[in-house]
Amino acid sequence: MNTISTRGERLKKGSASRRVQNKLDLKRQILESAMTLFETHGYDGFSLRQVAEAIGYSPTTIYLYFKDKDELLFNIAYEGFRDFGLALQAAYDSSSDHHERIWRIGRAYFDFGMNHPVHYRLMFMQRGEFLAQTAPTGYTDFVDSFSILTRALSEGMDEGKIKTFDPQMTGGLLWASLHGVVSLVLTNSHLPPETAEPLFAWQMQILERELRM
Amino acid sequence: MNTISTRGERLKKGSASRRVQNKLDLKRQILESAMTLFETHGYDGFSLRQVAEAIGYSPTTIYLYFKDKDELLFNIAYEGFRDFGLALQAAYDSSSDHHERIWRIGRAYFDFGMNHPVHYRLMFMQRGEFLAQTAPTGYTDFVDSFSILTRALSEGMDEGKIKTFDPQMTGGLLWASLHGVVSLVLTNSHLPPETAEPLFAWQMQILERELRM
DNA sequence: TGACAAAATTAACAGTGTTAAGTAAATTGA
DNA sequence: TCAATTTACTTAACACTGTTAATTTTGTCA
Repeated sequence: MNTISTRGERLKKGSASRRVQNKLDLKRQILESAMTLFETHGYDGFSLRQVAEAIGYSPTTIYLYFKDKDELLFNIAYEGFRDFGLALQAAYDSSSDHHERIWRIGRAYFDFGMNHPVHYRLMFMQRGEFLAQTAPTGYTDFVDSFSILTRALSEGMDEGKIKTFDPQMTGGLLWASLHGVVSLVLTNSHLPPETAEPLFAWQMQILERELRM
Repeated sequence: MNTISTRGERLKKGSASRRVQNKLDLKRQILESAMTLFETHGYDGFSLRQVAEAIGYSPTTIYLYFKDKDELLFNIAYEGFRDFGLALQAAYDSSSDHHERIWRIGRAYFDFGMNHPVHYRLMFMQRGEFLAQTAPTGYTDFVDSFSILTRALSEGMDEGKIKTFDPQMTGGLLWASLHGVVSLVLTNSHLPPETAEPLFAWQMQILERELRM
């Protein structure tokens, strides 16, 4: 009976995990479909019923996987925060020179905004409060993008390569400067898109001068 | 009959203008009510039916005065653009020293954002494209706020008080820097509100250093 | 007063997020 | 293998939303 019970348990566990897997698959499918719909229709034109239509389920099915529309939106945003954090981390890792490092983080920030305007708008302009929200279930390895910035700064300060200021404050200054350029370009008023790059370069140059000892 | 026809015409004209006046009054009343509702409920929670309820008219009445919800929203935003433009113009007029002038424009920008966060969000974060739209009927004396900035800059450059750059570009830099600080503070993530003022001051100081000859 | 024009309303449509009740399918234990 | 039960999903409904067309009320003129 040892073998029987073992086989039974194995079956039990197997089907149970298959169940969970299916659930995760559909949850992922919803999220995936929601993201593409969100990217094409934008914040205002995004609806749950469209998502349901796209995946071939009834609208209420979504509620079995997400508490409400806002939680789904948050998960969409979170995918962005994840990629954003990874991009900034990669920039951090790509150099050991402190100034070059900060330059590359700035570049990664700018590029993310230019390449993912719809996501950027959601994350930092329309629903900026999402950034302060705790990670949804299933995401463990989130890198806080702001921390990458402040770490790069305080390390540079500790090693005497960067002028000493309050790292939080300095991080805020950098963040604000980059966000200003990106969001102004995305908002698209008065600023032709070809001025984005030189404006970014200028801003970075000014910041570098401010921070260099 | 001269007098009679004259009196008749006068009556006619009088009642006609009274009619127009009433129309304008109601339009203004709708806009006024819409603004307070918008300020309290925010962009997402703002609805035409609420406005109708507040002014004691049926929802469809609004459509006699505004083409659709978006036009009403634009008018709400436009009231903001007007006040914003006036504040910047006043800042411009308040000093003849070029650097002081730019400093005060920056201060006016910052203060507007801090004092009218809901309006600021609508104007520059949620519906930034409104800025490029032409003025609604009834508004003639609109001052383009961006022009005030570029004028202050190019005048300073012409008189040799400000380092010579492309005024449009320099205006963009200033605008972006200010917008970055204000919108980051409004978005409220990672940045405690009491850091707004020092962050603004730092940003302005950096810009001043960049522009001073 | 009666004809006409303007102003406002009612009714309706298509769409939204969301909840509660009901159905079908998969899984379990005997 | 078969009934019991949990899980997955759907249908129906509610309370909203913006918006249009048809209709009624109101005001103004001869």
